[in-house]
Amino acid sequence: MAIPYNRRTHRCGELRAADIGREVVLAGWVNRARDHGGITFVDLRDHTGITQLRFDPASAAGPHDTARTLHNEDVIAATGKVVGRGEWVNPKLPTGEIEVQVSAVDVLSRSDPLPFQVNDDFEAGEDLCLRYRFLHLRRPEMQARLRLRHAIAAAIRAYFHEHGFIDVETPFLTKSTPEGARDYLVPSRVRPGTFYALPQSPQIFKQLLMIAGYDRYAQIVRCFRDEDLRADRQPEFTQLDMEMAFVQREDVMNVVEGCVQRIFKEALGIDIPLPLPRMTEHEAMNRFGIDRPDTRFGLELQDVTELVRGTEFSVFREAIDKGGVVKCIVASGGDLLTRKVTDGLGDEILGIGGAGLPLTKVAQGAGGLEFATGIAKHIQPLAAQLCAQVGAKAGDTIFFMPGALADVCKYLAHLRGRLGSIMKLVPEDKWNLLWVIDFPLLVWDETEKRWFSTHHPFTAPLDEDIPLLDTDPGKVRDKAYDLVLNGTEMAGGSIRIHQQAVQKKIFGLLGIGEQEAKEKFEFLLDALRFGAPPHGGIAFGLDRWAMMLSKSESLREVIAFPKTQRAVCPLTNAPSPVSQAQLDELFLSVKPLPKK
RNA sequence: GGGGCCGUAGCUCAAUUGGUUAGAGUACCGGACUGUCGAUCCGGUGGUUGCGGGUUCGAAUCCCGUCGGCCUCGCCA
Repeated sequence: MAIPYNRRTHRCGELRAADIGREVVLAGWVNRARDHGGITFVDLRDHTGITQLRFDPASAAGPHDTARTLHNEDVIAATGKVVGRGEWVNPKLPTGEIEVQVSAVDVLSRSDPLPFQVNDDFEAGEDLCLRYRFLHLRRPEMQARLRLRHAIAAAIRAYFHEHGFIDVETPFLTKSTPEGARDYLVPSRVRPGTFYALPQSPQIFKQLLMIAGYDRYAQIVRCFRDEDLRADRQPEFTQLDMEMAFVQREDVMNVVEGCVQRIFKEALGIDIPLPLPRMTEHEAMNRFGIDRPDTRFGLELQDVTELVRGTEFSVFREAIDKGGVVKCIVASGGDLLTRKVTDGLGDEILGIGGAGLPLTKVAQGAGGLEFATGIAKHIQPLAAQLCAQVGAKAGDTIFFMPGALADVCKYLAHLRGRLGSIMKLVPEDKWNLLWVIDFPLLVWDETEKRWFSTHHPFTAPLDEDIPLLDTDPGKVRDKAYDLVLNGTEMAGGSIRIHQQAVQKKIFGLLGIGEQEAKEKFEFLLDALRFGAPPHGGIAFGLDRWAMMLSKSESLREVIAFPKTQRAVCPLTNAPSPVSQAQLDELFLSVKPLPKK
């Protein structure tokens, strides 16, 4: 008599003491079997948990014989009665008060010996985990991550549906865009020699939808970028892409905040108070040296340029003479900031392009606070005044950074992050969300001697700054907004330009001539000519949300079938060569690899 | 493209820093055991130390190259 595995009465994590006496049907994977010669126990696992099955030779000889043959990851169905465990309760399991006294068992599928164990904590090599991803995904941690990811996606879909947004699908086979990341290309068979590009984002399509009168659009959509991978970067990734018409910046931010609140509530059960804090890009750079500050801890940057302006110390002197600044971070690191540690930090600064990390320690001298080590001898006369200004006490370490403002910010932002973790100042249970707004619309590139968009060329300037486009373009702020969570950029968007005149002016500043603009963005420019409503939107990195909310180290942990650093899928072995026939059909030939 | 770390049994790791026959846990195979829950106990199979070259009396260990994985800089509007 076959066990009706399609009529499971419970999942493996569900049974409790209240169920004692019930006849149940369970099915799942053998997590572990313990054969005592007589009585045999089998831990049966599914995604909800584990239930102990009890096979007693006295009451059910046949099932007991079967149980003795079971191995890890065999798939079985069993039926029996839920019984109490008496004195043998296992407090480690939610189902530990009961077990199932098995009366019949079917082996639905046997497992070969495993390349790695599903039921233990040893993390197999990552390539092996990806090669046998279906096994790795059986593990409870992976189950939890993918289910959390689903909860986030489900919250997003429900929220936008309830707020009147519609999901419109945009093409994957689309046009290569000249700027931005490298495109993934797909050859056309019917127009040999031409190529589609997979979209880096549906940016232009969603703007066209606004112009087409679909005033609230939201889509969870795959995007593709052929660039080198990182722990937080995959060649294909998923965005929540959203756009609204007839809105100002506040409207978009309000809708997004509501969505964020919903995500935290439904995925983690956490209440996020609204509205979220806002900070201008200027303030963020000033205080944290970065436009996506982690506000969970202090160690803010302090400007001491004026105070050290008169110093003879050549390292500071030269920076200031070149129009740069001197900023510092005061760290009450105590014994954590040993010579070895600070030397290491200095090496890191060198590694990211800095010239070094001048520092000193504050000590209590006879006549007040004085500088002890490092660059002490160069700036000793400033000790009292400097310590007073930056709030340094005896025992503190002051890290200085002289140079051009942008460089100083870069190095001190890096340092701040490292100090935060070395000094264990980062509270792991906090979720610090904030908006960063008022970015510069344009940044000057000294190497290419031209302006670049901070975000993209369709980002609208602040209305009050539009006159500055003619006089001082670098001062123009934009209507962009980035959502930052614990120092990570989680979403970014803007109000878009909906007026031809402004768009033309921006293209002019970017050095994009009329001819070039027409070639690259003709369809968007066309659309702007035929009645474009004011509009704006945002894109969330869904993978990154899942990674952050599950506190994962890597994007690969929240993607079911991710790729390795060389963009290979070890499971399917993609990418792989194709047949000559396939190439012929596309009129493609493959060049031989260059010899070394 | 640059820099760094890593690669030893199916898996996770060790090997006294160049020295005898490369070990342990786990998995797997055989045996014992009626209350385990990382079961226990006894026995066993399992190794091209990623691959190729070099140095050496002797290489898992040192050197060069190469392949793969991870981290990172560049790159990612």
